[in-house]
Amino acid sequence: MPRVKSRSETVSIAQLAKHLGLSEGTVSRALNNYPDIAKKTIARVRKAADELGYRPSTTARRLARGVVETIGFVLPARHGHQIDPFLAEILDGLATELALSDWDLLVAAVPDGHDEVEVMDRLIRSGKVGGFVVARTRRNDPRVDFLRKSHVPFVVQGRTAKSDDYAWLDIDNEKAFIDAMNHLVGLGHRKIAYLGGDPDLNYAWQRREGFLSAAKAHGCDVPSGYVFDNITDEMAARRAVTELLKHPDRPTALLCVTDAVAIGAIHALAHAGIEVGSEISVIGFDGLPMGEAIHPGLTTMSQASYQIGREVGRIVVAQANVPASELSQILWEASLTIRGSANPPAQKSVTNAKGGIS
Amino acid sequence: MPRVKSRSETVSIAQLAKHLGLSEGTVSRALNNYPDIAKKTIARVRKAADELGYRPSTTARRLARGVVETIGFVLPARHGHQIDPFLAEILDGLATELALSDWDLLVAAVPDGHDEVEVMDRLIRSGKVGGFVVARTRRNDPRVDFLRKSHVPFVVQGRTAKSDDYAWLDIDNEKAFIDAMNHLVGLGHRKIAYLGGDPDLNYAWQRREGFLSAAKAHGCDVPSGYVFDNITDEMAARRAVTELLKHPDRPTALLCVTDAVAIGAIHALAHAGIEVGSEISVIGFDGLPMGEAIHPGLTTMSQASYQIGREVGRIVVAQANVPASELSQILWEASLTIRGSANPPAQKSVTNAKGGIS
DNA sequence: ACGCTATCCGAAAGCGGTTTCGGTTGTCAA
DNA sequence: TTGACAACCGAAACCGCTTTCGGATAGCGT
Repeated sequence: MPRVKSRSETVSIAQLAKHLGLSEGTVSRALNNYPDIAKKTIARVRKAADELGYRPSTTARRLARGVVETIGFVLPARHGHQIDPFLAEILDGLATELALSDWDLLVAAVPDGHDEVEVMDRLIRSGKVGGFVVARTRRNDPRVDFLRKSHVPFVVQGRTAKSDDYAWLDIDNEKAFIDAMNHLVGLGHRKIAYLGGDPDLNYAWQRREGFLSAAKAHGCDVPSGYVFDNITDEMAARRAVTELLKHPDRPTALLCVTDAVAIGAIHALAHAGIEVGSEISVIGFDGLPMGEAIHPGLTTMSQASYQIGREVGRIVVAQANVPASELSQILWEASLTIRGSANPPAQKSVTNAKGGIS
Repeated sequence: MPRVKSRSETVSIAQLAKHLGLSEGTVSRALNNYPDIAKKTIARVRKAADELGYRPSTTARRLARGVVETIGFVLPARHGHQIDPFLAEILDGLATELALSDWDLLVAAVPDGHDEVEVMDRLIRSGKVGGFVVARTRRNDPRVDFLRKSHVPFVVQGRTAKSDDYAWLDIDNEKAFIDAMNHLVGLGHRKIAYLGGDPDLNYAWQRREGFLSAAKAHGCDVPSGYVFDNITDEMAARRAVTELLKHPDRPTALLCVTDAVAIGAIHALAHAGIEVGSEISVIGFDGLPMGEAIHPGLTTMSQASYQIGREVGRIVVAQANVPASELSQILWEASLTIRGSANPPAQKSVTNAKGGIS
């Protein structure tokens, strides 16, 4: 265990103090704006400090103060093989916001054979982080349960089934899918199928709820074979579309749990020679830039991932600064972005031509 | 500045030592496998340590040892609005690899009005990181210049124009594009256009070099209007395609600097009613999962971003552990993934039917 | 029984800051 | 003048762990 320190390179408070002819304590208090230091001393210290390029060692400061201005973010174990673009944006926003408050962002992965809670526990016990942000919540999420018991501040992007006693920021997924349904029904659709995700993930659950309750409210029939779960990749989306096309009562619209699923569905439809946006309408959720690029453009419910990241960062820092503060529980709305993939259904005649008698 | 410490929660080495009836020093040495501690003492200490759930405070340990096992990664200032999926994968791999060596990953953003070097400088001076990974290198990159002067270990994903004196891992972009050209020429193409990126970014430069040198080697004509630069988003790709379609000598193939550009081009072509893969072939670079989903599938040069992240992580840690070690300079090859978007050009007759006299 | 190595462990000095607690000054009213 | 009270600053303890150094103990040969 060699000492690798390059202590020469960096200015310590001791050097600064000697340089100024002051004691270390005074210099420290000056830099931290203690009221009992003369204004001009403060100024003098400040000046010397940035002339010498002094930056207090965060390590030492942490040890002395006992606070760690770092929030942890554990990357979800990669079930698939690619990181979700939504997460990447959140991270970006989070890092940006934290930078403004001089907090750091520690990103951790979960090595094989370990689990997320274990990783989080180590991060806390070893004092590497002083707070957490968790995303991609399951309806019933061990990470949240763990953090509830631990005493570090944390904010959840999303919610769990029981979410009254911690801070979170979520998109109103249920309302978003009701809105999407309203839009489809407003366009004249009645036969709407749903391509859902893993219902353990709370957002997928909520979205399905939104779909189902809206269908009920509008009196839309949801025949068996109209609702799919666990559509998590392109291939699954294709299979689902294939089945739907064989359905005796073929839907005129598809509501999809994410843009990725919607895009998969669109490709599958195109592949089957179905014209998207006229023969069948498709709506997604996320607002990925990708949706703008494909043809037809994807009508979707957009959420501002980057902003979500920023807001979550703001909240977690606020909570760390005022530990006993009220818990923020914030619900944001997704907004409908209309592009070419959802339009009124084909005229009755066409519909009749298929199943029709009259 | 209140003390927010939850010092009660966490076991310190003092408590552990008292519990064992040993001195702190002995406990420390036992846990760090010093040879001068009796084997059974070590065992006893170990046992007690994880019974009590003791985790040494990284802060204190860092202060004492003078080393910071954290590597920094500065997110490129977001010129666009979305984070590059390639970066996200690298981060994932990096985090995974670092976790194996018990290193941490600190992700920092660049606040408005600051620049990347400034952020890196602060991270180093304040002792928050002990090494860096930089990605998305420009041909002539101030970050690399800065790190060269600073004395922290760092590894560059990519290279700069002058790259002999630091550690890097790069894809052989030039060779990749030569390979892609060989593939196209092998299929029978002679009229190949190039949709390039920002030539300040070294990979874009290298890829264009590869294209140009291969074109020359094969004796392919590259008429003016065949080479585009600064295609950085879908819109630009569309505009370029539009121009190419009006070109008096319309190309039979498009080589694109990235998959994103290729996908943009494909959509533009589809939109113009051109059948991709028969009328015009398209090749991309990256191997994004997206390329598999579109129709036709995108023929592309794949790079294993996640693996790149891991390897870069391995290198930077190795370098931090053995500061004077040889610099790793590693070149990986991209591999050709053949899908539907590149095929032999339309038969001569068709070609002739257009511009032909005979 | 004695001295002499090995073996093992305790004491103590850091690491670079922060923060409490007093002790000096200078000022001003009595 | 003198005393009291601010206003400022220095001394020193501490945060939790590491590491050097030397002392105590035990085992061994003689």
